[in-house]
Amino acid sequence: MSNQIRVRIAPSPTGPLHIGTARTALFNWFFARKNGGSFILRIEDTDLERSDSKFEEDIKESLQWLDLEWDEFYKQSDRIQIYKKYLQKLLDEGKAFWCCHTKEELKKENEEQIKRKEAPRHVCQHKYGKPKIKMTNGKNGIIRLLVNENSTRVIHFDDLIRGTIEWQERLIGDLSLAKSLETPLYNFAAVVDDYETKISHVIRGEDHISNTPKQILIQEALGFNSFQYAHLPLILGPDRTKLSKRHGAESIREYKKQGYLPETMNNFMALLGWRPKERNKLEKPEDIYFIDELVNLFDLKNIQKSPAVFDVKKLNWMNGYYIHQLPAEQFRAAITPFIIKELGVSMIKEDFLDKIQHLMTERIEKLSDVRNFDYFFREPEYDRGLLNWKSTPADEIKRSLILTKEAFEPVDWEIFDKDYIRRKLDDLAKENFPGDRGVVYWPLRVSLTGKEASPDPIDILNVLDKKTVMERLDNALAKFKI
RNA sequence: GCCGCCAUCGUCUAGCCCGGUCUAGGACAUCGCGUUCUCAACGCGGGAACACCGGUUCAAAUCCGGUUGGCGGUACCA
Repeated sequence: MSNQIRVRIAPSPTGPLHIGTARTALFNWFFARKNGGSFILRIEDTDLERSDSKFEEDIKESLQWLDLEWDEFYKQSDRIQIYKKYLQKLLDEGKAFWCCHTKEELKKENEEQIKRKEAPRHVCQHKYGKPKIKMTNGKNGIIRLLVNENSTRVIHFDDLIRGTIEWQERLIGDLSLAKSLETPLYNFAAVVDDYETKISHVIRGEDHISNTPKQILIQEALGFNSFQYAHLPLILGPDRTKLSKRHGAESIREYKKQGYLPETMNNFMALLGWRPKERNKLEKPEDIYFIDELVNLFDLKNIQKSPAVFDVKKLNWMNGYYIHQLPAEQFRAAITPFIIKELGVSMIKEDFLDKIQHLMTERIEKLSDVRNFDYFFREPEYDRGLLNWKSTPADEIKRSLILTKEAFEPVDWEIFDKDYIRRKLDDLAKENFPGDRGVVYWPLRVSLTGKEASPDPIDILNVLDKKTVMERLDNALAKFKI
């Protein structure tokens, strides 16, 4: 089964799952699912200092939240013996060697090269013979790959997105492989794992292009066949630099926390640097693609080469769309934690949620925006002045409120008829405040919501009970007493 | 500095491979109009881009070269 498609996502657990890593995961997942291959999760925790298992958990949870299930799981810290074996082999064959230059020496070499306008690289003298300094199992040095600094070879590889990429071998220098036999470094561990786990395609961020020639050299030294490469364009912030914390949210968990839906994230991330050849089904807005469509339409060939700026406005629009489309059951499940958190309300009746669902979803972009709908759950607080409608005098506003209240007195809320109520209110306005229904509707809306912006007051009357409505009108009236 | 990658509306992009069908299409955003008690939703409409300079050609957004610009890498991080 050597033709089997096998791809991987290899995050290091040094922080929560980054949006860029998630997008790389998504594309790998698309590629695997589309081609009947396997999607592998590999935790790259060779840097013990910076790695933390709590981030490993976050990565897994975030991936699961996005519904990107992996087929196999590996963790580099479990595989030290495997790397050690290959490291020893390279050492025995004389393809790798111990370098015991100090960091200061390396830094000095580097600075001098820059001064001479040369490419910075470490050309280690220790490869020409045993280092003079005695070492006890690498404590004083690191293992490097022997690379010909005078080579005229041009290393090239075919990138599935960018075509042929070329690199001068002599510019690479004796690259580092491991700090010791038990502590491999990134490039080495990645090559060994990709080979051992039979990865067919390495699909990763553009920031890895410069690692590729190094990894090719390591593969050759080890006698491995190379892989297919595809380097994805980076995601940039609004200032066109690599997306990071100072641009706001950068991890999947933060987007989840703010009330973005996983389907929004997947749809949006998919369109960052890629676009399906075919349009979606006509019933949906342009750019809305369901996950299955994305998988079917996915093709490495039409991935963009240039980086993409992350546009939160479009993300918000898309999330609003998905929230609006949520079936009642899913909406209840999604919104409830946000109501509890944002409004401190814990007793939420399901049928009540169903009634206000579309009232809210039409004006929500993120689930956390429910904080603007407190009036559905409790008495609103507002200033008297908000009841004013244009230049209508205060006593007219008061009269409008009284008339409205009187109009509601005989109404049986059990058989609430929106058309009937609207007619009643319209008539009331026509009789008492001809030419401007706002004198009736505005104060009523404010009494009910305490907000300048809200859904149609009739719709709100429809979901509140009569007692609550009357109380809120009384509260509004009370503001005129002083 | 060095190496590499890239370059269409403010943003994501279609078109580029196989030059004419492109007075460059769509989406988000923006502006205006309609609806309207407010907001939203919805409907209609407007403005908005081929980085620059050369070359090839009857013809270039599309092909070639250069310039400029952006981004990434340049670790005993991944």
